[in-house]
Amino acid sequence: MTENKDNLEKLIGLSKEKGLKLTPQRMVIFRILSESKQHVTVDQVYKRARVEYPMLSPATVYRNMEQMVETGLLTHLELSGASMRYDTNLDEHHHFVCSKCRMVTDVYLDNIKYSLDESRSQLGKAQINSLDLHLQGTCGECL
Amino acid sequence: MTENKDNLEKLIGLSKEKGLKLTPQRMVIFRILSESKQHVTVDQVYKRARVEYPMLSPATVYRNMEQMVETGLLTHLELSGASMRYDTNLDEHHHFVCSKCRMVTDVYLDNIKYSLDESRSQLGKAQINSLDLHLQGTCGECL
DNA sequence: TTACAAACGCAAATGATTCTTATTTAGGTT
DNA sequence: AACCTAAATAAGAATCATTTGCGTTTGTAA
Ligand SMILES: [Mn+2]
Ligand SMILES: [Mn+2]
Ligand SMILES: [Zn+2]
Ligand SMILES: [Zn+2]
Repeated sequence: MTENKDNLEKLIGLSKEKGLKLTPQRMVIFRILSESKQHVTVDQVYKRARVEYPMLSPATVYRNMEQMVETGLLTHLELSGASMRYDTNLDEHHHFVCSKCRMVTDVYLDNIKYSLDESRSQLGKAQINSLDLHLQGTCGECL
Repeated sequence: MTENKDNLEKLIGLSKEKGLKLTPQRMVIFRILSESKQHVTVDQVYKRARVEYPMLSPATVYRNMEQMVETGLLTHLELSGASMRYDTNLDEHHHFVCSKCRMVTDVYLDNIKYSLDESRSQLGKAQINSLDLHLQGTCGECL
């Protein structure tokens, strides 16, 4: 997949811009992220990473992924109850979670802007920083 | 407040219907809920309850509140990261959370139905059981 | 090189919630 | 009034994801 390689290049480039050091641990995490499907957990990344880098610490993965969120390389979705998921899809979108298999599906919602308008008018002077629609149910597979 | 008393009566009545035993612990929890503002945490209820019932166990509060959700006396909102909030407002609505003071504000969104339609068409045969809009930002007070 | 902040590994701490187990009790039934 | 049993409880251990403290290592840039 040349696509993955591009992804990896992008991560490396961006992190360089942000002044992050290119440590081997970070490289492994970057590579795994660029090869992974979206919505991975820290634990998933950690388990794959330790195969090629056995002395890697989970804390390092936690620290790095959260840092990537801060620097805008990733998004994190805090799903109710379950562990944090990290999203490489930076486009504005929302999520459906299957309560059986826990699979996360992207949803693109144009009409959500009307709900944002409604919210604004009801919340008065409050400042809205984020808006996330959480859909939950049973996916096609699990039905 | 006769309103609180009505609330309490309602809780007692409903729980009787559902076959829940009227233990003193449950009564204290009911009363506190009927006197509290919306969106309380288990810990808030526990701390207030132990004043009049010092031997109360936190697990009992957890058990009771979650059971009340199951029997439809309460709703719980799983806010990202923070601890679970319990809502006595059973009307369909959504929530704004201030990231400074953690205050939770109700929002009523008519237009959200259009997002539900969009979601349905994108998710195909999946069955959607719940839809929650999480708004986050800074409240008027904190600004 | 030297220097210093950034990054790490490890292990302990945290915090919310759940589970376990022995004991008590509410509320219906003789 | 004594009795029965499923439901409920207290207390504390366990869980699980995540965070933090700290002593050590390592990039990077002068
Ligand atoms: Mn996504
Ligand atoms: Mn509410
Ligand atoms: Zn599923
Ligand atoms: Zn606030």
